[in-house]
Amino acid sequence: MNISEFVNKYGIEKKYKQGTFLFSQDEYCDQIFLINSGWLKAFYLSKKGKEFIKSFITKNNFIGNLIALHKREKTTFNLQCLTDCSVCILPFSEFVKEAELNLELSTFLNSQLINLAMKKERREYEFLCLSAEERYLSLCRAYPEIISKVTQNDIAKYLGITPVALSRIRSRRIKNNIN
Amino acid sequence: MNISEFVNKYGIEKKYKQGTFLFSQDEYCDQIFLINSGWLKAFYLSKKGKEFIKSFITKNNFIGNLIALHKREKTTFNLQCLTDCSVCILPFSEFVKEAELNLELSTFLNSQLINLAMKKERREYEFLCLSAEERYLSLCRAYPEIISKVTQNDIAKYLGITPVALSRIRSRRIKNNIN
DNA sequence: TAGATGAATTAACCTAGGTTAAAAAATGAT
DNA sequence: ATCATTTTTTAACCTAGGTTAATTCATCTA
Repeated sequence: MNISEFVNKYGIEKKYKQGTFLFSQDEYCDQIFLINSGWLKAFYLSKKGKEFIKSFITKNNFIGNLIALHKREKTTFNLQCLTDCSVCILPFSEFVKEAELNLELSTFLNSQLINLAMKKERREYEFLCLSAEERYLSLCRAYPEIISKVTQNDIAKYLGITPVALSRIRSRRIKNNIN
Repeated sequence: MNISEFVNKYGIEKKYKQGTFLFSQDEYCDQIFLINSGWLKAFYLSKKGKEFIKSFITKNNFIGNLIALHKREKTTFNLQCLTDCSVCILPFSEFVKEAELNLELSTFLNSQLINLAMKKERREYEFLCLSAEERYLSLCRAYPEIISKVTQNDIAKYLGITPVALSRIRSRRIKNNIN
């Protein structure tokens, strides 16, 4: 069995309206979502209600909460539609079961996990080594679609700063003609 | 073939003195290192010579540069012994080749990658949502051995702050009796 | 034990970014 | 086009952490 056969066998297509939560913090969720169209955000919510955006997700990407999936714990973040979305829902436990019996599926899982780990290492690098302004520039260069699709509010929450701080960074750059 | 058979077949034991680099930024390195004993640090070096510590590595952990391994590019960070170390060196390309033929090895690789991804997500969470002081406390709780083994200098560089700032955080806490 | 080297602390000063609130601009719905 | 709502900008003030340099403390070696 390969991944498209798995998707055909187990996948359930579903459409969600903008604003809908695919899952919320502290729920159990054994599902992986393969995005067909639309944009979503994954975000942590602090006890004081402050939002911190972990990632933006779009077409052809998988998303699920690793800890919830792997350790059968509650999810640590929220997944919400920024636009209307079309999604394919897959059962993770079935996937793991199949992957443990099937080399092709297992190899596919490996490639996805390597990509995930590399993405997260890149983000670690940016938080560790770059200033907020440098992180903003890096995002502009690497993912210009995100900058155009997503509100500045949400971009700030992704960069780890306030919307006010991002606005200041932008106006500083415009003033100095370095865009 | 399982992982210990692979290690027996391909692994090369090697000892390194404190201070030795297992690899340096901008070299090619196709090897994974399985640490038998000792402590190491993985760190980025900026153009201005500033050091940013990505992680501390110890006994029974694997370490290698994912991008260098997976995309055959130059390494993005340095790996240096903090103490004398005993290490088992493994060839990554052989490992991937075997894992693509062997379900047990592939499943093992999956489990390692899931752990790596979860670790990196946790670090992303801490940079995104926590203050420097909270990150320090979290490290004290989660890895007290690191706090005792590693200089404050290096702990600061791991937390993403200067040694001066870490010293201030500590003295603030001692003054307020909140240790 | 003395001297030397490296690690940690402290102080003074500076800057990026946080907070709050108000104003301006953009977007949407009627 | 108009009003309401949301997003972005601006301003004033505050705090955490950066920078530099001097001082104290610890560790190591001869």
